[in-house]
Amino acid sequence: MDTVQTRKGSSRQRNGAGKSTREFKLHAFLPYRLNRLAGHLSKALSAVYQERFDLSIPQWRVLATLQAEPGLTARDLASATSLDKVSVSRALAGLVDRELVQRSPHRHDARSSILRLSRRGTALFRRIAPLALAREAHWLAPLSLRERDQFLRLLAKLEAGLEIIEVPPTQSVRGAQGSAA
Amino acid sequence: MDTVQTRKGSSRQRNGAGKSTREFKLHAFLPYRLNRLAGHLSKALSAVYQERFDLSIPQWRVLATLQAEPGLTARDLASATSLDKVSVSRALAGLVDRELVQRSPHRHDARSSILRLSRRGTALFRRIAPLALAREAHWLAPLSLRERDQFLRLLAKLEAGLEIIEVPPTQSVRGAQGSAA
DNA sequence: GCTTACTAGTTTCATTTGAAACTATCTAGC
DNA sequence: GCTAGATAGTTTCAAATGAAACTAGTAAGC
Repeated sequence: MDTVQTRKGSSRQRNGAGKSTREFKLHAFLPYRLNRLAGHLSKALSAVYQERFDLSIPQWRVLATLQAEPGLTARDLASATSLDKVSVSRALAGLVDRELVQRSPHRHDARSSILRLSRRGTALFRRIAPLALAREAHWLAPLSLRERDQFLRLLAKLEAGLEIIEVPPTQSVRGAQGSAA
Repeated sequence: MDTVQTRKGSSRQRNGAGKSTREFKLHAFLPYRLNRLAGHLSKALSAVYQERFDLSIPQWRVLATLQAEPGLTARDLASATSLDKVSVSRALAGLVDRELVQRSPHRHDARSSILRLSRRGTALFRRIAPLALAREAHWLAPLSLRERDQFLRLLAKLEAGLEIIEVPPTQSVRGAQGSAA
């Protein structure tokens, strides 16, 4: 665990018991870098969603998920979108209000609803998706095709390590991960 | 493997001018993935900072930055930490209050202060940094050393493309980027 | 030296967020 | 079928956030 140390510089400080804090640089610290990068991307994207389509990011995630997998419940959506159930509830409230999403009763459970995009919701999604993909392509542009593959592969490895696991939750996947709570 | 589909209909949609929206999958969408990954990391880290040291993430960033570059002003800190000036102001308020950071008057500008870690601040930082680095190492563990280098290199390329640019702002770098405002 | 425009940092306010409480329903044990 | 505990989804509340207003000081033109 401590073996890793990408230490390059020779200057280091002693630290308690012989464990040397390599010169700590925030700008080289992975969580910081990822956070900043992710922040930039979502800020840019959410500007598009918001200004042009009046959707929040949670709403966008719900829309995209329902588009790919119609008939989910709110609970399914929470796990599929990595949002907590409160955010899903709120996102849905807005979407249903604008008639982009339809609720229909769940056959076996009166607490839940089955959710689908309405025709309008689908149409809206079809307008947004190409823009989102274009942005993504734009951000990936600095990388060659090979590099892109590499990057995405490595990203997947990191995700796997965190047990985020790329599981497009296929309906039945139940108590897999304790959601955001 | 095959596209997970509850309902099998037309498997592909045309879209406007022959550009076919590839089946959009949120879980394959870069901004989503990065966001989720970054979210996990900062959540885990901030738990450590918060519970064990009573520091927010902005405070941690400020601490780390001042440790590496004593004598910055609040403005410098904002650009070095990718925080907006409000966050920096608040973070500093807390740190100064707890006497982890010292303010001293700026020689040429009475509006600013020169900021440094106090002895206590430095001591605190030295306790946290190894934990933060250990966590980072832990997260990177799924990658081989080579893969790590690759990943970080590719990350840097993406950052460069966004004009985030890895500039550990060396004191003098002034109007480089217009801060968050 | 005054007036005008600008910048550093703080405060205010409205929005976003998520944890905890709550309501309604479901399931299991009896 | 009735109770006890779990779960789906909503509401409530308090904390975090950031934009805009504000305060205090600087810089430049005259």
